[in-house]
Amino acid sequence: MYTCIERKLRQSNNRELGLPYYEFDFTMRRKMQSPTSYDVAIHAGVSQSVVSRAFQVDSPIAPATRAKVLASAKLLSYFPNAIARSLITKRSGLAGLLLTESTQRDAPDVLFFLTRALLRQGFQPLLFPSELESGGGQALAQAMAFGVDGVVSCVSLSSDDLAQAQLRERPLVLFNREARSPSACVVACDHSSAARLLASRLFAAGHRRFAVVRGPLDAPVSALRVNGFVQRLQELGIESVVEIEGDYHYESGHAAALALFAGAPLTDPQHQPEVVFCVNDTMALGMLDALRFALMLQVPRDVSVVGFDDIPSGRRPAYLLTTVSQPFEAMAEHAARILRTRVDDPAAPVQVESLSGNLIERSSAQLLGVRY
Amino acid sequence: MYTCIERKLRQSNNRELGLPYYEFDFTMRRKMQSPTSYDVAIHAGVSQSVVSRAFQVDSPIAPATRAKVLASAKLLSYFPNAIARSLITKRSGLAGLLLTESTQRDAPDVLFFLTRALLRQGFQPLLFPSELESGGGQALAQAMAFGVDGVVSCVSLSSDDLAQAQLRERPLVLFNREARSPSACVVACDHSSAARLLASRLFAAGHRRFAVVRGPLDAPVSALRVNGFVQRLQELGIESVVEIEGDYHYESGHAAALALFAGAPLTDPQHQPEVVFCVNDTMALGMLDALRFALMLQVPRDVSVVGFDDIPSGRRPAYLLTTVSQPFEAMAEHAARILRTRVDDPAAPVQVESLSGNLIERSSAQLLGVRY
DNA sequence: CCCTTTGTTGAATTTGAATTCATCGGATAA
DNA sequence: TTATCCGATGAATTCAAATTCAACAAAGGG
Repeated sequence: MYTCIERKLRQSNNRELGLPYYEFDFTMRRKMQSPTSYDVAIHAGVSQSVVSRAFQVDSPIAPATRAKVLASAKLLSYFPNAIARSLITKRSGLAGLLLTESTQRDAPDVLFFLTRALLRQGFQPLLFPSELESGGGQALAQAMAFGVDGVVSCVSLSSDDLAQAQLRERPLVLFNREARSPSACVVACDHSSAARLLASRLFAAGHRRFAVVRGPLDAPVSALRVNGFVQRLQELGIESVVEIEGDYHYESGHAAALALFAGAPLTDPQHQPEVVFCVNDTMALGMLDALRFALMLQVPRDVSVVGFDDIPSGRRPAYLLTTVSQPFEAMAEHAARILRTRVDDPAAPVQVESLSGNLIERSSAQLLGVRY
Repeated sequence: MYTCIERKLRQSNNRELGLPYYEFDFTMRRKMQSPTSYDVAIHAGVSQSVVSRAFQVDSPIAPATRAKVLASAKLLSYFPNAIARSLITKRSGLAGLLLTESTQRDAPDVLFFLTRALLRQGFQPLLFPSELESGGGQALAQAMAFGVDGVVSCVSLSSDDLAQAQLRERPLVLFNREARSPSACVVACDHSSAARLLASRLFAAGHRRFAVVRGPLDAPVSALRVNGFVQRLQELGIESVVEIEGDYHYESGHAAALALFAGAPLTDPQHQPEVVFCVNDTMALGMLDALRFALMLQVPRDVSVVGFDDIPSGRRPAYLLTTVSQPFEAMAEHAARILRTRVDDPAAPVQVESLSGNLIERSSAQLLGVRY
């Protein structure tokens, strides 16, 4: 009996330089490192297998034995080692969360809701921020090496990267990014439709001269919003829309305002835009401040400004920005649920969810059809 | 020769239901699961030990052998399994990051800078958000079970919790929280001194009637700021300071303004505060908006408002809030560096760093000594 | 020419928990 | 009373990589 444990004893002896194990008290041992299931087994007078079983539901173990083991475990402040467990179960309980720095800075809510949703689905979120949008492949490989059960990516991934994940049978959900592969699950806001709605409403309100402050040219989300907006306007008969490239930051919204209006402020109003659509709120706030405090224009009397994202600052009396809110909380819940489903059943069907954005009407834009 | 590998071969045979291993091609194997060091060993014609050595610096291996192994590894898209590695090395490369929801929501920069700093120190950040400030102990135990190398906590921890961490030899750094144990490393902003400085400057500018909008009574950070502010004023001869309790949110700042000024607006100015110190910026913004848009007061002509934190919205022309900025970036770098030091050398001395906040003078407060 | 030294390599062992399989004991049925 | 069956238990094995230690080769010195 206890052959296995005796082996352990000998090992411990070696480790402790010749101290007979039975004289070795647990307080001392605990000081050096975490107790193992073997320690608990010895203390409870059972085998290691039983300790393992005591910590799982639906395992063949007598209730009395389980109670005894759990008591010993508590006494020794034992906690099953998740690393050792996941080595054999192939489940780590970890979910990789791929992020760009800009997601983190500009939309902290995304991270907040995603971590909460993942946690609720029983995943511990492991962060892989990459400085650039292009660092996704590297981050994904890293995540795989850490043995994550699945990945939620807020970073664009190449189809090669997606193939890698599939090869390793690691479910992956793209969050607000384009699928470059038919086998990828996606949860996204329908940027294009929301931008189209915005265009329709602004047109209906009587506006005819439009400008757009877009994001970097390689940013897919910016492209979706701009294209939806511009295409809808074209359908409505507006052939030219001024486009200015920004970088998503406050300063570039400010600069865009100067570029649009500083040339001849109010002298040639027929050639100035009546509406500026900034593809994110941060730039819209820069735009508003520049219009009001640098160019001394009245918003929305002289010019209307609309944004996208519904960041908290835009809600405040100082701005009251008309914008589109992305349903991040619902999107996060969807993403986490899809991940859980596919982790539990890798054969589950690929899901692509598109949630529509909500138009938030505040007072930075004339939307009522009445001008002047 | 290759006894060990032959054993593996037999295992694989069993796994693959009788297929002779040498007929088994790697493409197929990869499809099923990640390749292991044994697979690479066979492909490169070496033993598993050599594969292991090829992936480490300073290990006895001939350069030619390493090149050969690395080539095979690349071909099979092999990546060492971090879980198996950490089981034996007792190093996971993971750092636990304990957060409250309020930290995440109100100061997303903290998370941003901390993750970046940890990453730079070679830690992958594993998130443990707890809903409440009191959930720290549970989160810490979880982190231990996941085998983190160390922990940075933005959550208050009891001395029992700290003792647990120490027992397990897991270094822990408290971020902006009080040390409940002399053995705990701490990196914090010196809230008290910054608040004292603020009080001094406001007094010097001629202000004599002060109000404070504090956080919840059990919030240690709020207490530090309020006490520093009030104590300094008492030293200067101001015996009574109106205190209102808030909950750190925008709305409670708004409500506090109404409570302070709505009673008899401008009718009895001698009993209205000249300065309101909100212990965080979010409430200060609520205060400002209420004063300007609900109570129609001029800031800073009628009343000065100061905050604490220097959140981005406060910097914008619409607010220009005078406040104290916490050096989160530097604090995060310090915390990560301390963690790295102590993980590498558990005997390293306990470090307690207190970084001073910076007074940011903008135009929401009269600080120049000239009134009216 | 032999012995030592240095640098590589591989077999076996280690890590901690889960799992497989054989076994044991008690209970029920024949 | 004996055969059978069932739940509970323990020994051994497993996971994937790191590490220990012994063996070996080539090179250098005596």
